[in-house]
Amino acid sequence: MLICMDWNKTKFDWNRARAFLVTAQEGSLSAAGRVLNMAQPTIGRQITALEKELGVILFERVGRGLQLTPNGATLLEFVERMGQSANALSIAAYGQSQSIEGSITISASDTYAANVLPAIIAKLHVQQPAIKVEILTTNSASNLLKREADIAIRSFCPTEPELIAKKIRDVPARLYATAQYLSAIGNPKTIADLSKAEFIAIDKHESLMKGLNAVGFELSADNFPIMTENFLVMWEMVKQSIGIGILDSFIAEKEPTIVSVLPDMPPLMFPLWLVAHRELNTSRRIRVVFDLLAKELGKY
Amino acid sequence: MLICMDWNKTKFDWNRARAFLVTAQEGSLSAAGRVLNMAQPTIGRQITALEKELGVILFERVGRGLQLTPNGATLLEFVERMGQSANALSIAAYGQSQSIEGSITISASDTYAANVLPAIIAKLHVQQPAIKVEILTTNSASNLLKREADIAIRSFCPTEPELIAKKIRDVPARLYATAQYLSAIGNPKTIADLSKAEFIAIDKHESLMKGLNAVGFELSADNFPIMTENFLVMWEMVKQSIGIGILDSFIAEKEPTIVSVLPDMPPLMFPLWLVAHRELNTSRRIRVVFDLLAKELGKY
DNA sequence: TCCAATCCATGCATATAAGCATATCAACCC
DNA sequence: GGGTTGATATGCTTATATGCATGGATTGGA
Repeated sequence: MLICMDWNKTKFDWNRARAFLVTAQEGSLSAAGRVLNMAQPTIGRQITALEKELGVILFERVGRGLQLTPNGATLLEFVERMGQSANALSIAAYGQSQSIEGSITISASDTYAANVLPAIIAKLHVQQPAIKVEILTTNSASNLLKREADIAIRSFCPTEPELIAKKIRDVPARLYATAQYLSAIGNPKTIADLSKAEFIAIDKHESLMKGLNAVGFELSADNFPIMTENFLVMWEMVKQSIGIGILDSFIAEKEPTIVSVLPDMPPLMFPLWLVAHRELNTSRRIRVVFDLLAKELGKY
Repeated sequence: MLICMDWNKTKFDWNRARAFLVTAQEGSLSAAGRVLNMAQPTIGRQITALEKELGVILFERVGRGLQLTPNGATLLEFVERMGQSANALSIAAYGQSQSIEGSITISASDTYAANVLPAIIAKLHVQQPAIKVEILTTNSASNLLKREADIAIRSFCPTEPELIAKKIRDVPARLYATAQYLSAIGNPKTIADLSKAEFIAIDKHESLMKGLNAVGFELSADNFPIMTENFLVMWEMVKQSIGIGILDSFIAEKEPTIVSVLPDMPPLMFPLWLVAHRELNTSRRIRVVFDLLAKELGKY
């Protein structure tokens, strides 16, 4: 750094200075404790420690209350200036957090990013042109705690207690394939007819197989010769008549060349969660986008 | 208070602001940690906490180092101002602690205050006319920790680890009475001759009796019909031929009307301690007085 | 291209500071 | 004068934050 400051001077405990300031302005340790939401002994000990740290007696302990020493009165002017700057900082930070301007990052799966978000973002851009939106398409759950994103669209509720999650609704998903592929495997009418069919897996951990078996299928790893983590890739394979894929119904049914497999079977339901970190409660910008997403995602 | 401040704004953790300042100026958490003598994770957590507290992202975590966000750059100006005030405060406090001007309070027993200190204080006043001295005569040991005094003259070493004590020397004390009183009890020549004599006790706890019995006396409570905590009162009683008193030799022998009882007996030795709190190490004023007291008290 | 250096994040053990309850004291009021 | 209120100081327990050690990641250079 070019600017060389005398750090030795700045190393004292700033919270103790704060305790000094509030105590001097309020007139007693107890009052300062009430203001700062801290116990009175804590304030007293902080001031004693500050006196030791500076080598200066700040207060004269006289009976009921405290009284500033001349030295303390002189030093009080400096902590008052610190307090003014702290105040200005806090106000500025609040203004920033409440400002609607700025950018926001939304994390979503590739299908949602490609098929659902564009319409919503378009609406947002009309309502709030000052907000710049960034879309983060991650197959793995993006880490909100690391602030890789501000808001995430997920199919599960996060476990981290520091995150705020809102369940939008349950989304129906079905199995889809081309009519060509279905005729090639004999136009299956029942679950049993699909025991030899080939499915496109969309994750590594066989969760699709387990999910289907849970509703009556009898599939093994042999039924999943192809795997991808990308829904768009999976969907392209389905369109190429390579196999059967699973997809949210309202997305799949935009595709005229694809038909539902076993359309009479009840759809599988997947929850849809909207997740944000706690900054949601302080940032007006994030709150606006969050609310719009919740409203629009609930429509489909 | 007349001045009503918006305290909600000032309540955020000032040490976190300090971490923010140093990190921004040094360019990395590690460098800031080295400057503040703290571990790098501590700085990182403090800044993360500050970001949560303010609802504003201050740094963009980018690879090796951090980079200020626009919001962070704006807020940095405020913490820089806080830092400047903190710096000024620290410099001013150092100047105050090193200033020779001001008052100092010395605690001593009444005999020392009356017989020893005046000459020393006179010398101090010549050397350091800017120092105002206050003498606190306490029978009980005054509490330095409560800053009732800055320096204390005591006959024992304090147990509190927060105090600094220096042993000056061992002071001889003897038994004294008027020639009139001694002749009235038969001019005692041996310890045994004093078994019926009357002594003026100077404390409540019979420590004088125990001390004398430890060197060969055989006294009981009956030998101590009069008690006072004040040495000057005791000495006046001795001068009034009421009984025998014990006193530091160099003080007692200024009094021509008083003679030593059993002058051939070796004197009782009491240690003389000079005690100060740790501010001794930071305050030039206290150091000056302490050193002068140590030097002068060692002369007698 | 690989190695070394540097920096940030995380888990765990520990030291530090905070809170609670209490004792003590001074001032005010009845 | 005694009781009451509100103040500070202290001991003890618990919560908090810090430090250390480690892992992961990126940059710069050989």
